Amino acid sequence: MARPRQFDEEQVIRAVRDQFWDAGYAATSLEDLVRVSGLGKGSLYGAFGDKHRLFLRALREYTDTSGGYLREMLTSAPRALDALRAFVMAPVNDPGGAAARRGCLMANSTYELATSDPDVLAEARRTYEATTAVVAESVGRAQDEGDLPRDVDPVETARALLAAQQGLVFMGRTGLDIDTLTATARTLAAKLLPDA
Amino acid sequence: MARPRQFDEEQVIRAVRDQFWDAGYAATSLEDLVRVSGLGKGSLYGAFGDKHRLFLRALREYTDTSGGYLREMLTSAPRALDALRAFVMAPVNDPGGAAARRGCLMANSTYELATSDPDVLAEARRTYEATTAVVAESVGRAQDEGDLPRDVDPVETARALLAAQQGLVFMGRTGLDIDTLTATARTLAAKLLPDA
DNA sequence: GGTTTGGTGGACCGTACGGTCAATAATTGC
DNA sequence: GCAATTATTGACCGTACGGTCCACCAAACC
Repeated sequence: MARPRQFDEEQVIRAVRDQFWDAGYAATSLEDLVRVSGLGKGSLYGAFGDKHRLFLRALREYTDTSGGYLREMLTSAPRALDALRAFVMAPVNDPGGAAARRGCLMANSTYELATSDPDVLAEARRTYEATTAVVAESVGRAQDEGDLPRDVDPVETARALLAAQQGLVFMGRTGLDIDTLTATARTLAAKLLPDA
Repeated sequence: MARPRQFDEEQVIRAVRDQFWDAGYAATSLEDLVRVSGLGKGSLYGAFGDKHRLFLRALREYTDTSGGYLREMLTSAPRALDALRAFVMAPVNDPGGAAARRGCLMANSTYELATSDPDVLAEARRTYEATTAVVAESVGRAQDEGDLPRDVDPVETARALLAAQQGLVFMGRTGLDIDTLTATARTLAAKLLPDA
C-alpha cells in the first residue's frame, strides 16, 4: 500500500460545490478551488480530474443532496397536499432570504451552461425529470387523500408546480425582498393547490 | 467635422446582443464580438467602451425592445384577460421552440451575473418592476371588464403570472420539448387566470 | 529499515483573454 | 488643397487562466 489521502473527499466536494454555487462556473478560477478545498492543484487534478469534471461532480453532489431533501419534504408531512405546499414554498423557506438570493445551483448552472455544455444539459434534464416524477407521485397521493380533484393529470400538475417554484427562484435572484417573495409564493400555492 | 461612422450603431448593438444572448457574458470573447459586429477592436472600444459597458448597452437594448413587445401584447388584445393569457404563453409562442431554448436574455444575465455585477442586478430589478407594473395594469383592466374577480390584488397577481412565465422559461432552457412545455403553459394559465 | 506505491504541492508552461495604441484613412471647413 | 478632426485597423501588451510536471513525502509491506 501507499500513502492515504489526507483529505475528506466529500468535504472537498461540498466546499467546491459552494464556491461554484456562489460564483458560477466561469467566474470560479482554479485558484478559488485550491483556496476553498485546501488542496494543491496537483492533488485536485489527481483526485477529481480537470475543472469541468470537478464541476460535474459537485453538481451531482448537489442534485443528490437536494433530491434527498425533496423526498424527505414530500414524505414527512402527514398529508400530501401540505407537502406540495411546502415544495412550492421551499425557495422562501429561509428567514433572511439568503437561500432565495443564492438560488438553486442546478438552475444557475442550466442558465449559464446548458446551451454550451451537453453534460450539464443532461444533468439538468435528469434532475428535472426525477423531480417531476416524485412531485407527481405526491400529487397522486393528494388525490387519493381527497385533497386534490381527480380530474387533473398528476404529471401535468407536477410540471406546473415545478415551474412555479423555479419562477420564485428566479425572482429571488433578482434580489426581490423576502416578504414580497413569500407573498407571491403563497399566491401561487393557493392558485395551483386549491383546498378543494 | 471629421470622418463619420461607417457602421449602424443600432445594428451593431443588435448583433452583439444576439451573441451575448446565445453564449452568455463570460463565454463571449472580444474576438466573438469583433466577428459578429464586423468592427475592429479599437472601433468597438471607441464607440461603446469596454466589454462590460457594451454588454450593458446590449442588455438595455433587449429590455427596451422586449418591453415594447410586452406593451403591444398587453394592449392589442380586445380583452385584457386574453392579453394576460398571451403573456403567460409567450415563452412557447414559437413553433420550433427555438425561442424557448434560447430563453430570456435578462433572465440568463440575472442568473449568470446578478450576484457579482451590481449594474446587471439593478437592470434586472428595474425590468422586473416595470414588467410587474404593466402586467398589474392589465390585471386591473381584466377586473374592470369583469373577467377576473375583484378580490385579488392586481400587483400580487401580476407577480404570480411573472413567476409562472419565468418558470416556463427555465423549463425551456432545460431543453424540454415544446409540446410538453406548451401543455404546462396552458395548465398554468388556466389555474392562474380562471374564466370566472 | 529498505523498498514500493501513491499523495502532495508549488513551480512552471502555453495560451487566450481583455485592452491599448500608433499609423492610416476619410471627411469637413476654410 | 490644406489643416483639423475623428474613425478604423490590427499589431501588440500584460496578465491571469487552466493545466502539467516533478521533486519530495508519508504510509505499508516485507
